[in-house]
Parts: sequence; C-alpha cells; structure tokens
Amino acid sequence: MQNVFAELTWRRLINQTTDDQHLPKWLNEKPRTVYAGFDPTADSLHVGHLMALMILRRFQQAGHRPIAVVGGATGMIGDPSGKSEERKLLSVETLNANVAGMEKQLRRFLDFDCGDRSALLVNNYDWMGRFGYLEFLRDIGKHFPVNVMLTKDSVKNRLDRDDAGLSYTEFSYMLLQAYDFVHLNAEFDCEIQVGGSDQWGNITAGIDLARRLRGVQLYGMTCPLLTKSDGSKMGKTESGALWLDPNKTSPYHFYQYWINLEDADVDKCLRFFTDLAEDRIRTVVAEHRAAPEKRSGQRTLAAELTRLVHGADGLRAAEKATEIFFGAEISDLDDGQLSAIFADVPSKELPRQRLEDEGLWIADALVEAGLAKSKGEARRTIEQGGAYVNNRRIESVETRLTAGDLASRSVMVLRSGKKRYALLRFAD
RNA sequence: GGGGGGUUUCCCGAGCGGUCAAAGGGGUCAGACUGUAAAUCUGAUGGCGUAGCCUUCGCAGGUUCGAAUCCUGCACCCCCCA
Repeated sequence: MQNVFAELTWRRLINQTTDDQHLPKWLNEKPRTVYAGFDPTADSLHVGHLMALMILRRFQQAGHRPIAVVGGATGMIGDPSGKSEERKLLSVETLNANVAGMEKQLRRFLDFDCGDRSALLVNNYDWMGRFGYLEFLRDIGKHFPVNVMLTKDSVKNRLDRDDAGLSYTEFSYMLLQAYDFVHLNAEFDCEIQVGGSDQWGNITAGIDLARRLRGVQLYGMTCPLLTKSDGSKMGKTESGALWLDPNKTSPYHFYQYWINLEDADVDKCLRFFTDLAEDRIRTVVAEHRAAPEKRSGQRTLAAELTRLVHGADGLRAAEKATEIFFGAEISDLDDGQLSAIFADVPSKELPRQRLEDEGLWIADALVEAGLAKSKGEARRTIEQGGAYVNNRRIESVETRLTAGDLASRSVMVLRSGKKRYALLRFAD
C-alpha cells in the first residue's frame, strides 16, 4: 500500500475532497475501490479525459482497485455540468461504437490483469438500461429534493442564463450518476469516486443517495480543471480536440502538441501526466528553467506521454517524423515509413513514366503536388530558395526530377517553405 | 420622380488617353533572424518554359493609331432634394 493521497497531493491533482480529515488515513488502511466515469461522446478519449484517467492509474499503482465506467446510459442523457447549452442526443448505435472505441484505449492506462486490484471496466447501460421509468421515480427519484438539486452549480448556472435553458432530461442527469455510485458500491464495494471539479455536484449527489438507500458513507474527490496558463483549454488545437486515437490525432501531432506547450505549463503537466517521480520532475523543471530554449521540459513531457498513449513504437514514429519535419534530409526510409510519417500530408499520384526521359520539371512537380497554384508561383518559390525535394533545397529553376530523386521506391517528398509538405507517388 | 457620387487585381484603396499588369496598405507566399513562439527585416505577389506573348480595372457597345481612363446604353450600390 503506497500513500496515494500524498502522491496525488504533490502532483496537485486534488482540488477538493468530501473529507480532507479522514480520507488520507482511510485510503492507507486497506485497498479501496475507486471509480471515475467517462461519457462516450466520441469514439475516442481525448486529453480532457486524461486527468481522471491518470488519477485512476495512480490509485491502482498505489494498490487500490480502479473501475472505469463508460456512460452508455448517462451518455444518452448528457451531463449539463460545465456545459453552457443543451446537448443533442446521440443515437444508440453511435453510443455503442463510442463505448467500444474508448474501452480499447482505457487498457493502456489501467492494468486489467493483476489479481485483486485488476481494473474493471463497466458500462452503466448494463444496470441503467433495465430500469423502468416508474420504478426509477419511486426508488431513486423519491430521494432527491428538488430544492437541493436546484442549488447545484451545474443546474444553477444553466438556469441563470438567458440564452440557454435546461431540459428535464438533462436536469435528471445527476440522479443517474448518483445511482451509478450506489450501484457500484453495492456490486463492487466501490467507496470513492473521482472526477473533474465540475463533477462535484454529481459526486456528492451519489454520496447522499448512498447514505439514504444503504446507510453507508462514501467519499469523493475532484481534480482541478485542465487549463493552460493563458486560461484557454488544454488539449485544443485549431483542428479540434487532441485525441488519443492515433487515427484521429497522429502520434506525431500528439507529440508536437506537448513539444509546443508554454513553458509555464510544463511543470504542471509533468506532475499531472507522467509517472516520473517527484525529484526527477524537479530536476527536469530546474534544467528547463536554466535553459528554456532547449525545451527539455517539453521534450521529456512529450516523450513520456506519447509513449504512454501510443507505445514505444508510436513515440519512435513521432520522433522520426519530428526530425524529418524539421528539415533532416530524407533517406533510408521505405514507402511504408514515409506514408506513415506523412500521413496527414496531401499526396498525389502520377504515372511513373513522368520521371523518364527528360524527367519532371520541378515547377510542374510543385504545381502537381498542390504546393503552388501556378507555375509562375512555383518558379518564384524556387528562385527565392523555398523549394525542397526530400528536404534538399532546389538550387535551380531548371531542375528536372528523375527516378534518382525518389526518396523510396515510389515516393518523392516535396516541400515549400519551412513546413508545407506534399508527397508525389509514382505508380507503375 | 429630380440631382449628385460610386463599381479597379484576394481585400481596402490610388489612378482619370499612351511611360499601367496598374501606386500604397492589408493579406498571402518565400528568405533572414529565432526557442518548432511573437515581433522585426528583405523579397515576391494575373497567366504562360517568360528579353516576349496572352488575359484583367461592373456588363455591352462606341470614339481613338492607342482606353482602367472619353462617349452611349444596361445592372448594382451610396448620398441629397421631393
């Protein structure tokens, strides 16, 4: 049994608990069962889920048993917490697909095969789906005074707004989550729930319900919201959320997000998201402060987190891609590796025959690849020294490309400027 | 209904018979610098294998050796008077 409370404290993962006095001791007494919920709003987890996930992970590492609950039922309703508008309902098929996608990813963070403290993965649809409406109102609804519900932040905030209402459906959300906690307590002896700070109301609702229905005392703990030093949301890119699914966000982009993190957020993220020990983090941060231009903090963070989410192979791919995207000459790579590295880069297929005889004029190649709108533009780029083939600068507008300029069997990597890439594939 | 002003290249905006592919600014694209940031500086910015040619200045005609620039008609926008 390790002291998980102390661990979470130095990692600054505790925002609020239902019992600061007794919780640390209570957690050290014996292995406890802890749960966190994940709403299946998409077919992949994203960085926003990472906080709760890492907390479960640390509980397990300390010797406790984590339960990840995917909200097949609650996801059908939509949690109003932290949301400014009524959400649209997802179809049952979408929900099922989403639940399946998230399950796969959860396995990376939690150990599902280690004896007593093996993680559990459950779907609340399995117990909520069977409930009849009348039954639910009699057995559960009866215990929720509306005046108490109305004081919850998630409800109050929505009612205070002039531009968004709150449907009866979403209003009922907290009853479902409260019942989840009670069910998990009865079924798995789960006694503590963790979640983001916006989950406080839902968690305490569950604790109240458990006391009334079962006469037991449960606990709750929230972590801080994940925001950047400038106040914006962490894990948001111009193209949307930062997903954990490599098909939605490539390991390279995932890695790059952390490499580009503000200096001010590095310490915090190392504590939140890596398994590194406290003194190691202190060392990394100290080194980083001494020479911020080296980005050693970001590098450590990016490497640790990418390895955790995408595995050692994913990290290697991301590092290789980084090296190449920042100008390393391209050589010794085959078609498959290049396709993987440049997965998000536009590509165009041309007949191999274009490389024969005279070869392919470099300006035509840039236009074909979409890096220039006209040959004139291509010509200018070349004249200004901004055109590259396989990351080698093209010196002359007269350059013609032949089979010898292929980076691999059939791929040629074109680049305009610092980082606009495109591939040309030459089919037989 | 009457009078006046406008419509320019991706955007704003100059041009008011040839030296206009059209000033200037913004944007964009390159280059330098840099910590994969911002700022700054430099260059480029209709098309075409380009000492040249072709297409652009609301639309259609016309005057002229020559029109973004002058004339006529049409369309749309703005302002003033009624």
